[in-house]
Amino acid sequence: MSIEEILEIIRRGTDEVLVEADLVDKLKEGRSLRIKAGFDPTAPDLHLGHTVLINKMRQFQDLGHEVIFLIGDFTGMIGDPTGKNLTRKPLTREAVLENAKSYEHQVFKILDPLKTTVVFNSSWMGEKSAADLIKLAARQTVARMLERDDFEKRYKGGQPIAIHEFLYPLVQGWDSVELKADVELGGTDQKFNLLMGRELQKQEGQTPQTIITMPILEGMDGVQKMSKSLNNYIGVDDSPDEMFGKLMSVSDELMWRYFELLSFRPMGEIEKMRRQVEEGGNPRDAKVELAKEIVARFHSPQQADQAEESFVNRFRKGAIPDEMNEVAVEADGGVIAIANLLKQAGLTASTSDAMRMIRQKAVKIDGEAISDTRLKIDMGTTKIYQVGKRKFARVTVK
RNA sequence: GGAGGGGUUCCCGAGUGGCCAAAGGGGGCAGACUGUAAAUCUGCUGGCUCCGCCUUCGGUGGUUCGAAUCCACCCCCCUCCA
Repeated sequence: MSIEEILEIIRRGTDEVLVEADLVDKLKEGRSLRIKAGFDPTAPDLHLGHTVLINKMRQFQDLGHEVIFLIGDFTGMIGDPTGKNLTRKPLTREAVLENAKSYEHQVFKILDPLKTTVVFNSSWMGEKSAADLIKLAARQTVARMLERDDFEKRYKGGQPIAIHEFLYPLVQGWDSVELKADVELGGTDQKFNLLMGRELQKQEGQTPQTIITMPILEGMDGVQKMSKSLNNYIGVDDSPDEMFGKLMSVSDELMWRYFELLSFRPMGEIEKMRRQVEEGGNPRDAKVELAKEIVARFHSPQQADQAEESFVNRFRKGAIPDEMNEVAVEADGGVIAIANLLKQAGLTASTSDAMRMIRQKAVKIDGEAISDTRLKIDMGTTKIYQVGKRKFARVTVK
């Protein structure tokens, strides 16, 4: 493969590659490069947004390089400086190891375990004394720190910034020194931290790492970043049906972005599909291809096919799915109020919510819409309850 | 340490004694229309044993028939000064 071909793979989907010329030099050396990427030590619940970065790591592995999966258990005490969690409680050793295991379980659906080295930054940061930390802190000025986008924004916007938050970029940068990283990958929001690594490496006489930033993937709404708290995420542990359905519900525009960042298809193939759609093809068909590829990656090709089939049945034909949660609820005195049943079955957030749903004609029992908010369900019955388009449960009243 | 400003329901942001579960917007959810797309229209958006009741407006304690609104103390944030 020529350098240019390699670069094309590396560039795909990236936001920035700094400095590309340096990267070319490193590639020309012909050795296996050390590719660093850091992750929080908190319990991972990875979604497709995270996999944008992991996919890039995978591409490096495929190109023969060594991926260093850094778990930031030391930086975790600081908390990612977003202003939300000013200080995090340090996790216990056991919790960190457990989370690391959980990471491996999820991440190795994409990465090659044989080409991945897992490290913890507490293993070198934990050795440092207070004096060492002060020396590290002396390497940057407050003015420089305030250049960081979110610090600046908070500072100007009158939001609090705790002093220890300044340590986060410094420690992350120092990790690159310890690891002698050739390349560090991160989200665009990490740019400042990644650059800090370059500076510290330079100060230590190392060749500064090349930094590659990956865009933050938009969530299903297509606007805000994908995140669990915004509830616009597609989790890597989502069931095949759920994952398939969520992918089908993204907008046509967003679909192409997902193709670029989440699919492993060559860009040429994706461009071809895009042209077909522009010439009148149904975007839905392209979306199906995307959904199948992703479900196959995190589950299996068979499950992807099944998910497609049940999707078609459910939504194109309006059928009730074959598989759904089985729930049992307790009747009180022979009957149970419908609102209570829906809440207990997890179909609505509260009985008030259940009432609202019924009033809005969003509740169906065995396919029949109901309107009576005071409906009582008899003990000993088993029916299929549906709230909205996608929430189903088979509920038995005991 | 001093002076000033501010903490309201998921978010922003009105409200300065009863008409306040709290305007408006955003977001979200649901219905119609669809390709579970976009756009659009409509409704809902604290909880409950739901035509009624209960709990919310940084915290605690007061005043009052009645407080998110008044008073006292406390906590937290911001700005300026030192």
